[in-house]
Amino acid sequence: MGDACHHHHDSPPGEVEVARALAAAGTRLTAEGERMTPARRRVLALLLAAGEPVKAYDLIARFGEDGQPAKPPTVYRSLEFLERKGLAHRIASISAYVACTSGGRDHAAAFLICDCCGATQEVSSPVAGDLARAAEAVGYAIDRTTIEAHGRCGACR
Amino acid sequence: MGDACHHHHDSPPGEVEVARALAAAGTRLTAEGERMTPARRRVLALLLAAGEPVKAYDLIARFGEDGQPAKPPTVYRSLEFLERKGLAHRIASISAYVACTSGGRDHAAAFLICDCCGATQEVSSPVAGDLARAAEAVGYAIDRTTIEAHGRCGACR
DNA sequence: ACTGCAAGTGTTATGAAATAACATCACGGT
DNA sequence: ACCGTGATGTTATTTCATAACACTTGCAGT
Repeated sequence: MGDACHHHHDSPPGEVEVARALAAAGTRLTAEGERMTPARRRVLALLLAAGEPVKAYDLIARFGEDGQPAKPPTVYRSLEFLERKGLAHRIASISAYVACTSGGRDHAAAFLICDCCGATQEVSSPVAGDLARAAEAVGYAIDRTTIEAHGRCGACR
Repeated sequence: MGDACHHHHDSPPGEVEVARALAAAGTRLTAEGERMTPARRRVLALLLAAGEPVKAYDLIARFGEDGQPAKPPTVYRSLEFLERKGLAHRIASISAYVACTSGGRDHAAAFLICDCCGATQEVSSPVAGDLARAAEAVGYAIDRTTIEAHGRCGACR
């Protein structure tokens, strides 16, 4: 998030959408034999409500409904779980985390990140397949790919 | 670098190659009106000699020829410069830095990273163009893209 | 129901990565 | 020689992430 900017940007999802997404996630996890525990639900709720990438220590600070922060491992463990389950992504280039917006499981995601306002957009990876094929040619077997494109969003341009 | 592995892996470049690459970098920088200072040269030399991604604090520890470590800002500033000039890359997903092996300036790089032995291979990005075009369609103007594919290299498979 | 394991949490502490802020130095242009 | 810019030196701090260990909880097997 370079210089400040003062454009109009999308508003985050409302409580209803968050609740819906949360319920859907819970259902799916249960179906997979995983547990949607309070800590995990809370972290996912914060990510969903933010609608943009959030720093881990912001999640930690906002964790308690009453303003009590969580201990770091609580949040990091939940993040790791959510990421493993495809419900959230880590954006390494800015050390932040975001709820997955491409409902699909197991997708290779790519992110467009605005360096001006910090907004990000998740796009279904246009290229992970090509890359995996190119890698194969050099002897690599690819598990997972992170694609992070930095630039400026429509509003900030 | 997950579990240890005991395969054969490529050896790092020898002193001659390092010296050559260093000289070439110096020449190019001078031509561009930039200065190849001792700190920058030293950091680049360490990256070249390693031939694989190196953590910033390893560079800091190895900085002095005599074993004296550098102060963090010394190394971070050099890294930032080298990256800006296309001589090195930061690999965000593992918080490490590597010398650029695709001599070309200003290229969009992609990395294949072995989670077993830590080796990486830089490949000319097969896809940055596609991605930039896809981004354009959503209103984003892309400056710079990081693509990091994790998996296992030929030797570790 | 008892038992025993695996997964999840709580807690304390520490490690690792990166930057802020400010003083000082080196170099090129005029 | 003077001055401005870019590079360094130095101290301290902030930010990000994990190690280690004790304790709990849900549940499968008997």
